[in-house]
Amino acid sequence: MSTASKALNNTGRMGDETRERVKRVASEIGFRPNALARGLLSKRSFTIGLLTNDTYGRFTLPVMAGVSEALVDHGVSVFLCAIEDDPALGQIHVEAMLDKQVDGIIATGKRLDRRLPVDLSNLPVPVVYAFTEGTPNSVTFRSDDAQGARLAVEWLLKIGRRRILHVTGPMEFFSVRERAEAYSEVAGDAEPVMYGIWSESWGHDAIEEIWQRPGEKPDALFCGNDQIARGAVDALRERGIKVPQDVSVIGFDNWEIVAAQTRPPLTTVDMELKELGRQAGLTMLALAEGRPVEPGVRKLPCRLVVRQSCGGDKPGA
Amino acid sequence: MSTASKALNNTGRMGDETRERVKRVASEIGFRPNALARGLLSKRSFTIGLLTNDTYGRFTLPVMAGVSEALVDHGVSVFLCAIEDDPALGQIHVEAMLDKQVDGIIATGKRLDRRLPVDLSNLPVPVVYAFTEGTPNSVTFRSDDAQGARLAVEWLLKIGRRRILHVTGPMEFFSVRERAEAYSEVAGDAEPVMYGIWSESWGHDAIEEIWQRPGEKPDALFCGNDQIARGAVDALRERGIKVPQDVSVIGFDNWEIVAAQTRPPLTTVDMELKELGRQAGLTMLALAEGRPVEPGVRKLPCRLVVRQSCGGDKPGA
DNA sequence: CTGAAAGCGCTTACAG
DNA sequence: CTGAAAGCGCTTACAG
Repeated sequence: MSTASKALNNTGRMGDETRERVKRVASEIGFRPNALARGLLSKRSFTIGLLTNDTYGRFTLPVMAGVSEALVDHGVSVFLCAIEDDPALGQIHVEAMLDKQVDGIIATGKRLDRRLPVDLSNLPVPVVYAFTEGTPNSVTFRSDDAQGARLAVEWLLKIGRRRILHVTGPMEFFSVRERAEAYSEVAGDAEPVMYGIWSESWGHDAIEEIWQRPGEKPDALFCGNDQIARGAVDALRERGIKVPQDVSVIGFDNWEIVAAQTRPPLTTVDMELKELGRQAGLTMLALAEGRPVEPGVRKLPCRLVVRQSCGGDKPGA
Repeated sequence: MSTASKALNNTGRMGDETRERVKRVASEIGFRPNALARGLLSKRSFTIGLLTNDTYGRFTLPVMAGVSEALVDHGVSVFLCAIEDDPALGQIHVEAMLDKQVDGIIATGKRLDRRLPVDLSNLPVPVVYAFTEGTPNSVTFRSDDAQGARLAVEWLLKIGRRRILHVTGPMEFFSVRERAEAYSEVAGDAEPVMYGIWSESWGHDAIEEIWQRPGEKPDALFCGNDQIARGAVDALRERGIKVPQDVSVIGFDNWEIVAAQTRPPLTTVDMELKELGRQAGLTMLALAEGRPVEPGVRKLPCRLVVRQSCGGDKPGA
């Protein structure tokens, strides 16, 4: 019994030949150790929980894919718990995960500046936050929205655009403010930022508004997300204004279903959520193994995805 | 020790007062039984696996939500494993789940007529299929696409449309053929079904084709999915044809991001994937508890979601 | 170098 | 009605 255990785990001392023989027989009979029993001893279940309030999955799926990809090689499986914005449901899921002795919990959401509706600050297991606001001394991963916005505006400047407008979502969103600031810095704040909602219709309305008011028209639009960008592109086309010849439009999110189906397909900023998930997963692993991890907020760079809505060339910088 | 166990599990015989006292103290010290230890004895881990090859999450997320909702009350947590179309990755995930002693596996995908790239037929745990093709004697849940198509066409007839065209996806899809057949039965097959691809651009092209060719124009379009419907609506608007006044358009899938953002918002058929997930979860539970479950394919009815792209009234039938 | 013993945190017969 | 004993499937000191 114990010899078998040591042979299979490559621990203890024994004859090479004995070890090999054990391994061979084990694989012949298809022996697979019971992870529950192992977990009982080792205090590690090789299981983590992913908690999210993003029902729609827009942000959670890429994060989940990254987490899973990072951990599958280490034999770690992940419980996905969608808790909506229901504190009671959140509590139930957290307790269920704790009962199952998860090695840690990754919290993720749909907004950088909102907490999940459940308190994760005094759990007996490590917690990592990804794309949701963490507690003061936690480890948090988020996208660098300012850098993403800079990427977009710099690209527009680089391809020769000079009158760049920023049409975006509600000012209450932290990421909206951050992107708007970066926009103003890079573009110069000739025109005030246009705040609205996260929908195609706002993109439409914004174009309406811009073309109705007097004054010079923009030659480029930096939109706060792909839906707004799509609405704007459609509205421009309906006015007979050519995208990208007359006006360049750039989005944010790289939400394939929106960005790729727009005519022309949107150049946009990708927040690299999968990479964010990968790093969160790796960090969780470190924590679970007791390795030290610096607390704090880590901003991950965004990436420009060039399609056809801006004109210009391949991405340069 | 054993008294405590029996008290908390409401098993064995003991004084009510003793039982209460144990429970009270347990909750005072915040005692929570270790699920790993319990699982070791009971042979149940209160854990199941959800296997999917639908990376995008279009179909998996609602199914997952339903599964989770059905099982959370029973203390069951779910491992989500996205395996793309990679057989090796699928194998790894299945083995990881088996090692962790899952009580069962639910397989889900993105097509009714495709298998996951991993063999689930000889597992030591029960398997339920949802929205993916199962093995011959398995339990499989799927949407009733014929009924969904009937719902759509009958609705168009009910609001007075007579020349209904069907623009849909690739004929290789089983669900495409099933919907097309139902369409032909209900609408009469005056016009041949137009097969294409699952994209907005095909919706565009179809309108182009229809309006270019001679002959009477349709007064209604039944589209194979919401993307095609959206493309068609956009193309009609660009031709100055009014939706729904001149032409009614109906989609399939009720993919919010597409259906709700179309102008006007799409009337469409919802496959009730969340309910499908719920039933798959409940069935899994029955199997895990050893209750008998009839093998076979269960078709779940679709539901018509009325928005504004058809005109007409509230849903009747 | 190998194997008997103890123990992880519970539950379930079985004596008392 | 209560508690000591055995055991779920492993791993880890510790004798031999």
